[in-house]
Amino acid sequence: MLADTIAKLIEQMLDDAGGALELQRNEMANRLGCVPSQISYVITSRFTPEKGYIIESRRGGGGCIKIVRKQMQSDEYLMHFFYAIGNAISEREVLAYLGNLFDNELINKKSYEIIASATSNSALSDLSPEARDIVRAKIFKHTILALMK
Amino acid sequence: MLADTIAKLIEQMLDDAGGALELQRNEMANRLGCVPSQISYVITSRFTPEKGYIIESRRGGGGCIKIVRKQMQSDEYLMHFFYAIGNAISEREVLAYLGNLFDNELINKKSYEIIASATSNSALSDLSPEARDIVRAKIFKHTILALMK
DNA sequence: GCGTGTAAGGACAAAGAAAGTCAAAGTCAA
DNA sequence: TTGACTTTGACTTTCTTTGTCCTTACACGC
Repeated sequence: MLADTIAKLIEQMLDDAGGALELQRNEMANRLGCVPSQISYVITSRFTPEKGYIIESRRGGGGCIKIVRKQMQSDEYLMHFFYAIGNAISEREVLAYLGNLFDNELINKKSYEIIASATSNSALSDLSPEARDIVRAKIFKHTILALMK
Repeated sequence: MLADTIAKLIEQMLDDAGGALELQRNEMANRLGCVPSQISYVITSRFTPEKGYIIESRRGGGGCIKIVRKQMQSDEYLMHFFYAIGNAISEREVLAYLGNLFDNELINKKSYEIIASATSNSALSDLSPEARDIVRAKIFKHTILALMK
């Protein structure tokens, strides 16, 4: 399958490059004889943060896509948290999780404060209480992934 | 890419000159073999006030462009940002602000990553684009306050 | 002083070069 | 046959490059 071929190729290139690489979408699509959005598809479906990849990109002339593979170790604990969070979470629950992370020295006080404020009811006060918990869950998950970078 | 080359050159010159420099647009364009407006483009797109630069210029004979890298006291600086943020802000603007904070060593890489993810479009993808910018502004403001704790 | 020419930089628009988004259609296995 | 995953292509957004015309400053001759 095309997607698999592309994914394998990227893995290979990551190996060769030692875990980080920049590629040009159009150029690669051209080389493989497929449409550019196929490359995007593979990246968004196979090289996700959950699977341990960080993706950055830039548009315009000379644009490119950067893929970085990150090591999983103490990150596994964070991953555990990540999966424990449902798709909605209250302010109180977030604080409980954060307290746990802090106690286990996985985050410092500053990170604690930042995440706590970003996910506070006060920060999300424009949203309805239900929407708030859903958005909060998503933000919290994203910050946990950021901790692993 | 041309723009990157020019930006790097200017950075370098700023370093050498200790944070402030005057350059001549035509002369520089000539030296680099590009059109003068390319220099303008780089300056307006990369050396913005948001990123912590002050730009002044003078036309006419012997005219020049002055670029100054500014630095401030931490809390004052953070407050400045806090007030600069309106009640809606794009992902790109947040990243520009954060880059500035990072460059001025007011936040570390980890804080940068956490705030960037908490305010990313990806984290706020459940909201409409308009709502996104409003909620993002609020979250960003809250995290900035958290930084001052 | 007062025009006028020349030497700057500014503003802006058009064209070009990437990547992103999204929806429709295809495939394939349970 | 339904649902998840793939493939494709049209359209959008972002960033870059180039060029043309506008504005400002100054110097020089009258």
